[in-house]
Amino acid sequence: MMISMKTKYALKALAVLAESRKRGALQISELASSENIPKKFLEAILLTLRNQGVLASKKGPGGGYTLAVEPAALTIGKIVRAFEGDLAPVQCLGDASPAKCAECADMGTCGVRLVMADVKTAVCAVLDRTTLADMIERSEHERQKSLKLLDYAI
Amino acid sequence: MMISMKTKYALKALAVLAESRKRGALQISELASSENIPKKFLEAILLTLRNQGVLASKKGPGGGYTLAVEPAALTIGKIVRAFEGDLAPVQCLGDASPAKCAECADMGTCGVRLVMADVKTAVCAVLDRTTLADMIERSEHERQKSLKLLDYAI
DNA sequence: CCATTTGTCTATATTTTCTATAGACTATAA
DNA sequence: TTATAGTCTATAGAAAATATAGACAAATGG
Repeated sequence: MMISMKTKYALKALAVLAESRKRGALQISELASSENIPKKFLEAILLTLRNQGVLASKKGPGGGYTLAVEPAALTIGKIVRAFEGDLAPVQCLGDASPAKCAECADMGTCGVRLVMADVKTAVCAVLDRTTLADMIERSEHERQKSLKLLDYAI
Repeated sequence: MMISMKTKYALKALAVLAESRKRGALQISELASSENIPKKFLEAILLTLRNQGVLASKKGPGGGYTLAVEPAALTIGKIVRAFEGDLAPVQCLGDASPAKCAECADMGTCGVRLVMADVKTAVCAVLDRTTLADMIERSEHERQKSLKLLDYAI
């Protein structure tokens, strides 16, 4: 039930892009080194996000990537789905056809499917109500908290 | 974000064991053929469940597996964790040490971690409030519904 | 005790997925 | 026209999931 490195790297890169979007485009290599992501790997990740309409890119000197949507309008669900597919815990809850588990005799009455449908609903609820802006805000909030703690210590 | 075949097979086998527990032990081969599970693979799965205290086994003629706990006292969460580990979407939310993602600079303020903590909470909530008995009941409920539909059709 | 049945355990094969890299190609700016 | 930076296809390498083989141990009934 883990998310892949691709998803994790994507979220981290998008957070950086969101925070620096006033300052114009960021290049793959800048993002890669600032977040410790293998450059060639990140390349493929950013390309996926671009093809999903999440990022815009510009080639040549001074080029790079910029967010194509407002951080407050971009859900974490959209990003995660770009790499993990529909968030189905079992095949028979997916959008793809045939959306059926090969080994299952009767999808309609399968108990596993019924329970996992609840899991999928719960996961989607969290990811679809949380935006990139929310994620960044929460991260910033934690940073402030730890700074305050440091103040008190001194 | 899919569950493994092991988990799926385990849930199916446990449902059969729960429903036939008045009639005594079931053998691996019976379970394997009734649920279309490779016998040797199921063997390993049942062994895991036995070591978790979920199943009891008996060797020799007339032997086999029986549930060691009441279906209403056995949560789906316990079963899923036996095969998927703690349900952490990212390493840094796991119980294992070091519970830290190798590539992450600051776990305390990581936005990905904060969001995924919500996901983990949501998944655990569903799986820990649902028991094997619930799962079977819901499955039975669906069966009744489809029987009624058949009645109306005739 | 013997023979048969059934679970236990260790090792390994097979397949698939994830992670990462290589290198040729295209567009842009100065 | 040269250097820069993204695009695209292919593939290598590592890890995990799925599945199987075979020797072993315990129980049962005669």
